[in-house]
Amino acid sequence: MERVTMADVAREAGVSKSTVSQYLNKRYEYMGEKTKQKIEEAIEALGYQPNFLARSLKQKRTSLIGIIVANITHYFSTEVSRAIEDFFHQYDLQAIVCNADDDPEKEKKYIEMLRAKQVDGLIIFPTGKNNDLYESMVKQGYPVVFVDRKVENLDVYSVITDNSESTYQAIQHFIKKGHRNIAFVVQPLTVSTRMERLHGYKKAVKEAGIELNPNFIIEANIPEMKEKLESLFSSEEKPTAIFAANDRVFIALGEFLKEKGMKFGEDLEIVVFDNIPFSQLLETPITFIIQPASEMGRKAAELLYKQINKENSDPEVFVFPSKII
Amino acid sequence: MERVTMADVAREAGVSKSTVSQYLNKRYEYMGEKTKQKIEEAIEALGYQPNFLARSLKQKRTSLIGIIVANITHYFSTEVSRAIEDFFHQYDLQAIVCNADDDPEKEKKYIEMLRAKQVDGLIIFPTGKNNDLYESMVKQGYPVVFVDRKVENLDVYSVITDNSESTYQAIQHFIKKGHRNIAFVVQPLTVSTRMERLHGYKKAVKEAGIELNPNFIIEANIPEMKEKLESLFSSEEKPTAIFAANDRVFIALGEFLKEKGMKFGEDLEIVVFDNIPFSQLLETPITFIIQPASEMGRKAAELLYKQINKENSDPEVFVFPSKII
DNA sequence: CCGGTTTACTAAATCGATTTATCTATTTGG
DNA sequence: CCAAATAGATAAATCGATTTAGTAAACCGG
Repeated sequence: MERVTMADVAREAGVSKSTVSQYLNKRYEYMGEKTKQKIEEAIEALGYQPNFLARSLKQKRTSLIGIIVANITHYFSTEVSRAIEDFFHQYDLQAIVCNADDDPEKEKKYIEMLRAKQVDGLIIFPTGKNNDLYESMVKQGYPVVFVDRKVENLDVYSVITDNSESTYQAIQHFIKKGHRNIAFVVQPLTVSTRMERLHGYKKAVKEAGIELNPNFIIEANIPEMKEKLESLFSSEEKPTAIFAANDRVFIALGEFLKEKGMKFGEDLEIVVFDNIPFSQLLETPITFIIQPASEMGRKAAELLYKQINKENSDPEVFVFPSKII
Repeated sequence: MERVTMADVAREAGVSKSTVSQYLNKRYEYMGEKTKQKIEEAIEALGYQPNFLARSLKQKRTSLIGIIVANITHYFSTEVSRAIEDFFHQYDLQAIVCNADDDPEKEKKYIEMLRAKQVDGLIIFPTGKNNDLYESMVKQGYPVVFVDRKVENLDVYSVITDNSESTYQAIQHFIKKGHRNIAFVVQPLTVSTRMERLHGYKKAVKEAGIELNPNFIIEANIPEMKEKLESLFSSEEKPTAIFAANDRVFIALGEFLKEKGMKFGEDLEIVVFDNIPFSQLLETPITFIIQPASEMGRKAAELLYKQINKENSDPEVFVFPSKII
């Protein structure tokens, strides 16, 4: 467990620490050829590995950025995270991914922890319940980008999709195909994305002159979802099409239908907001509203990178369109 | 961007830095009630946030552990990573996930980078091509655990599955059902897992007295896989069952069959080594060999945690059984 | 009331780098 | 030939905490 430090290298090479540091930072401006050589040899001989902690402490940069996802079991989050990592890799910045589990307390804890670890910036899928904290970060000029969900009343960089619009189009498409009984299944309406999707649904239904049947809007947590679906399907008017507000809802729905012996596409048409992996393997046609996760991740990373490098511009909100397939 | 340091708090509270430090570390042994109060107030007033870097530099612990996965697009890796994160969360340790992309060079770079950042330990899905590096870490007593793949000739903590045995059983099962033409599709045989799975396949085939047809063993990278499958299916003897050596192979296979208009289960029976998400949604029965990813992750985390806390015991290899469903 | 404990707190060294100001030796130019 | 410029290297301060050794005051028994 022999720690080799810069001082050891300096001693071995017969020069000062400062010179070794210059060498490591490739400031060769005024450096003798022989000195370089000696240092190189000393490093080799001792197997020296620099300590980034010490360097970061002095430089006030850690080359780490933090990603706080609202829910890591959501496939969209992992796609975005991967794109972010890819982007930062070229600049030798590493990403730390933390999972807030849709819990504002956890989110707060992670934000504080990552800032204490001096990460250079944060990309957050906000739970939306820590506005004070978000605000204080922004005020302090700390680099932050928000993804997926809007933050109310705060002027920040955000990268989101046109939830309302694409839901509207998908529902409109269903209506054109003749569906009148379209159900909307969603987790609790606590975040902007879900509310916007519902808004798009309502708009399409109203415009088509269909009366909005409140029983067709199912709002429940994943564990209670099957139960609610049960009562929907045992009621008078049964839906002929269903909108699943995200991939987790879709899985619950899939399990439910399987138990009932129903099939997608045949007994019921389905739209899912979200891509799912392996979707190309499913045999029945399902409509997916796909968010451009990679592009969104890259954009978020880019925005953060600019802030870290103090290339200041005014915060903007980037809205990406989704594709319906 | 006002950085508040411990010195500021000390000044504000009218005590010394040392006392503030004691307070933060909850060493109240000899501390006056009024002093505590004053410090508490000062922290509140200034909005002080401790700097972990400085602390880590002194303590030589960062409360970070690194996970280097061979391939992050492999679903198994993410499941294991999540289990590891969960385990460490209770001890306030964070995990950094890095993707080596099956590239030994990248793997080396990441190992060096993470060690320079002074992470407290490493969990590695080894590419198997950096044995010297692995060895030097182990010799230095640095905490490491290897997952998924064996490391040759090195006495280390490892957590793996019984690749050969479970493949053997799955193939045997197929043979019992009457299949004689069973193909084995795999990515290049560069790592232990793939070789062991092939070994299990060969063993089952031989024991059943079936002549081993080398054309039935397809070894190719994902992009070339379809081409190879093409030639397999245009040859004389067509397989009636296929073993896909992991999830990525399965996707390639699925796409190929879809293009050809064939269906799993009906035209061809399939076993996949690996779980895939949403597998419960697939309508046709496919056999999966499922590795207990969560248990494996937890075990690996536990082994690393023990090493970090110097609870030394001799390195062991833990082999987990897979389930066939 | 004196020496020894205990209590409460602090000064200063330390971790391992970076960085600035400084110093010496050598060139250069007028 | 001497002052100024330049090349090459270094001493020392610094980053923001932890930790050790130490000090001062209060306490305490005989």
